[in-house]
Amino acid sequence: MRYSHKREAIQEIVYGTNSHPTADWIFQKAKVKIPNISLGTVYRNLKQLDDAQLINTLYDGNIARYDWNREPHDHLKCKICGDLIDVQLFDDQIRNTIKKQYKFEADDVLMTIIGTCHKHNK
Amino acid sequence: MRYSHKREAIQEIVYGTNSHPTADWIFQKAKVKIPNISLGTVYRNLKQLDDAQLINTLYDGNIARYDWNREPHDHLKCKICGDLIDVQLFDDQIRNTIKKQYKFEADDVLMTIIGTCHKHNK
DNA sequence: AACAATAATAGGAATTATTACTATTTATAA
DNA sequence: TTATAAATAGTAATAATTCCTATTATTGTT
Repeated sequence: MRYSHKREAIQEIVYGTNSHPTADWIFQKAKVKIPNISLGTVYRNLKQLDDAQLINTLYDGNIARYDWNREPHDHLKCKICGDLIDVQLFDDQIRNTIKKQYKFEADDVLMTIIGTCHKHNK
Repeated sequence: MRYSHKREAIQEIVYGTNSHPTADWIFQKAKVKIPNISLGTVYRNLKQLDDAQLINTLYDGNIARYDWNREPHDHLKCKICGDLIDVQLFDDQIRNTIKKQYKFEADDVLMTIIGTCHKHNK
């Protein structure tokens, strides 16, 4: 993978937020620094960064979001505001036990708790 | 919700498979019985059935799939063939413990293990 | 520094999944 | 049986994403 100024900028944007941004959000941020960047470039580079294990892709409903955090972790998803919050529900040992529980060569355990976050407390 | 012949047929199709079908798969099956059914009708009725808690909607990557099984359960997702297999990773007590673990009013725990299913054993 | 090879890019077209719109049809309550 | 409103077909619109192609940029080699 050859160096590219734009890919570097895209990576910095993903690494600079905990909000699990979408491709379009990243595109809007990138345009501030690099006005002539195109959305296709954002998608292509996000895919390359994912392939190179530099970022993670996660699917929230039917939209892709991107995460710099490649440590095994889980998410709380607020159904009111849509926020996605990082949490560590299980330690590695429990994760590995889960992986061995089925006749299935497991790579990854994805867990999301759906609910309502503290911002919407009555 | 008024009775509709087409909604009944759509529900029967979802209830007749464990394959977590997509809207288009359901549409193809429905056309065999009801040749003039439209894809919009399939989507509208799937949404109504979900609202009425008669089926469940789950997101697999960025595509919606539908499931008759409304019991809390988890999925194994095969990255080779895309199959989604129902499993029970946790009992209700563990699910409830997870729900109470965070300052978050939890409705549901979604868990998917990504990996390779037995069909692709060497 | 200049050159060649080829990866990366912009800009737009194409694709896929899904939702919205509207005139017509159908279920059903009175 | 008729009136009302929900449901529908068919199609247009939208949203997210991928694909295509001529041009540009990076980088290893001179």
